[in-house]
Amino acid sequence: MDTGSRNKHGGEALRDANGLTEEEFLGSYDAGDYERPSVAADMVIFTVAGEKEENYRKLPKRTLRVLLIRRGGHPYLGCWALPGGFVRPTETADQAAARELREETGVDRVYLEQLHTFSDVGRDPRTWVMSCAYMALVDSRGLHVEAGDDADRAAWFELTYRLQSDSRERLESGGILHVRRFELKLALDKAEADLTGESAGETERIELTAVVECRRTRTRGASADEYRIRSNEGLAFDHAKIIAMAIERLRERVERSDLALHLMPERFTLTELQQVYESVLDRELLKAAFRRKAEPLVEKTDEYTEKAGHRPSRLYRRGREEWGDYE
Amino acid sequence: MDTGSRNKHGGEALRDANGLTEEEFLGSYDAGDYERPSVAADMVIFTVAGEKEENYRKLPKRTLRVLLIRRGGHPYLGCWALPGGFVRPTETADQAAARELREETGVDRVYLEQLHTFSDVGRDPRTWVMSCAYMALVDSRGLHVEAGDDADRAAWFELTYRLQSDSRERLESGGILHVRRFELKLALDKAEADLTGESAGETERIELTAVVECRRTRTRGASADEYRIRSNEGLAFDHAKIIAMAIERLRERVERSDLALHLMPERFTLTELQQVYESVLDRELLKAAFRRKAEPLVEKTDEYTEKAGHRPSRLYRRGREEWGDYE
DNA sequence: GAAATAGTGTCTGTTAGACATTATTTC
DNA sequence: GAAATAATGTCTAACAGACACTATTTC
Repeated sequence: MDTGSRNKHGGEALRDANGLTEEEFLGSYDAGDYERPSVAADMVIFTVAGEKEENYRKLPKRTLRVLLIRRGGHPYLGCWALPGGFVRPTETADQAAARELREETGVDRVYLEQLHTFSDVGRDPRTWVMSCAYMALVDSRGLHVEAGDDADRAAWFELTYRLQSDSRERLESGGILHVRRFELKLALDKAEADLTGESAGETERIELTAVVECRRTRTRGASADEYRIRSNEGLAFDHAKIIAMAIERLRERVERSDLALHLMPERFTLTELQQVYESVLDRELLKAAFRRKAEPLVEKTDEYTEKAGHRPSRLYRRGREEWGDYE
Repeated sequence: MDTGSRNKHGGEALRDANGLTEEEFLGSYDAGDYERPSVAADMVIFTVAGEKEENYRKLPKRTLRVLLIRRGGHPYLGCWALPGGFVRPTETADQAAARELREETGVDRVYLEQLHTFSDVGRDPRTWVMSCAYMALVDSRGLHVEAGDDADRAAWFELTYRLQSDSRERLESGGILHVRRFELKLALDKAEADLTGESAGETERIELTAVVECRRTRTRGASADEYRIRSNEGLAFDHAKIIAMAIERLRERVERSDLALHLMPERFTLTELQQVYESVLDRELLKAAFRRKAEPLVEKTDEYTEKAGHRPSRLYRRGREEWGDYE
């Protein structure tokens, strides 16, 4: 928006080494023959959804999900990819991301955060394309998926992301190389295909698996993290890497702030909120401790769940006066 | 590097809606006529340096500094800008950043982290340019500055970044708008101009001031942060915003990890380390608590400072077996 | 009354903040 | 011995982990 007022050092127009004023310079400026990349805004859209109620009176399980789109064209034809599209000259990357999100899911009012820009050489076999990746959180009822032009099908995949191995190695140079390998699994049950619009007969369950390696080098002065895809089945481009970084960011945010509230509907119980935390962090939390921590982030209502087969639970809403005091 | 193996679903070549295999498709692919942005890698290079010893036996003060380059051409002729350059098609943005850093400071082994990609429309008056911004930490002796082609002078500016106002407002829609305004000050004492190579007679002290506003909107479902430059004297482009985000990131990292060690030389005392923390965080810390927290991050040596006018101080080094256990 | 979840109480060990005290060196 | 910094000790309040216990509804 506001790119700041430029400082002209008073009224006199400054002249550069060629004797040009800024106006003259800009008038004669030639955008040049440097090669330029395309920049796409790709979105990792998270939600947490409950499976259909199981036995009798138990609570439904909740799982973290990500929206993927099956590619209908080359390259990676038939693979699954993150929704996204190219940034246009008249918009910011943020705006492009918001636009894509609206087009893809119809959802508008969500949490949106820029993640990282991916620029590996050759990451798109067509041409030079960078991806400015975003993470979005939508609440469990924003599931109306509308496939766009580049895709013939969109679906919410259940996600698990789990540490597979962890090793440290002393380098000759004196530093330490810390390698962690994560398994990323994305699963789609066709039973729930009603979410996607069509529901024709296809494979019962689609499972995509990738292994992403995070290599952290720390030597005397230098320090760098590098992500590598070690194996990848069914995910397009470097999207396994993008999804991996997105989950890591999400987990960080959920642990340190009240961000998880963006995954909740209008009214929810503390147990539901705890389930969301657990599904994002992929570990169990102690009830008492969780409630102590969560209570200051939410606002009590006087409503309760009903007819649940057990004691009713108080409903809460996001909010609190102090909303915004996270971090 | 490794963009992942593509899944071809067995030996048969898949054909798209036009009947093309992937190979045929890529052969005929036309990079297209979409307009593309240039992408620059811009660097916020931090260091902490001590001023010359003052009175008699006191310790020198340490201040956080940033490397800026005075622009020798339009636009923003005469203003100060972050070092940076365009990303080339044969390299990643990370590599471009490392290359620029090497060219600009000669330093190679440093901490480098991608910050954010800035893409405001019109942020560069010449043409469509996005900036993929990086933060780098160099230790206090990596001060050999070598100005590049686009610049006639580089210098380390002392930096302060301080909250100026903080207000919350209830929106009609029910959400909350939280506006924090920060004052960014960058100061260069010409007395220390020996750092910059030349040392001709110019103004004694250069001071750049900008005010950056962080607007955090949180409504029912949506949530977004937006940075705006409210005023700006002497900084080129939207670099005030980039620097502001860099300091905020740096402070976060310093508080939550051992990142500050990258700002330290080979050997240092705990008091020096504390000064670095204090200059980055812009607040004083209690000695006892600081030492408790810092000790597990560093490694004792048997060396001590000498002839300091007071009790000698033990020297430490970065390291520890567990290096890498931050976060 | 059985099953299931809701919600609270309490013990313990760790940690951060605050402040006080002792120890060493140089000039 | 004065000035300055180095280094450690201790009290307290807050908090997270762990576990146990009570409460309430539906079938």
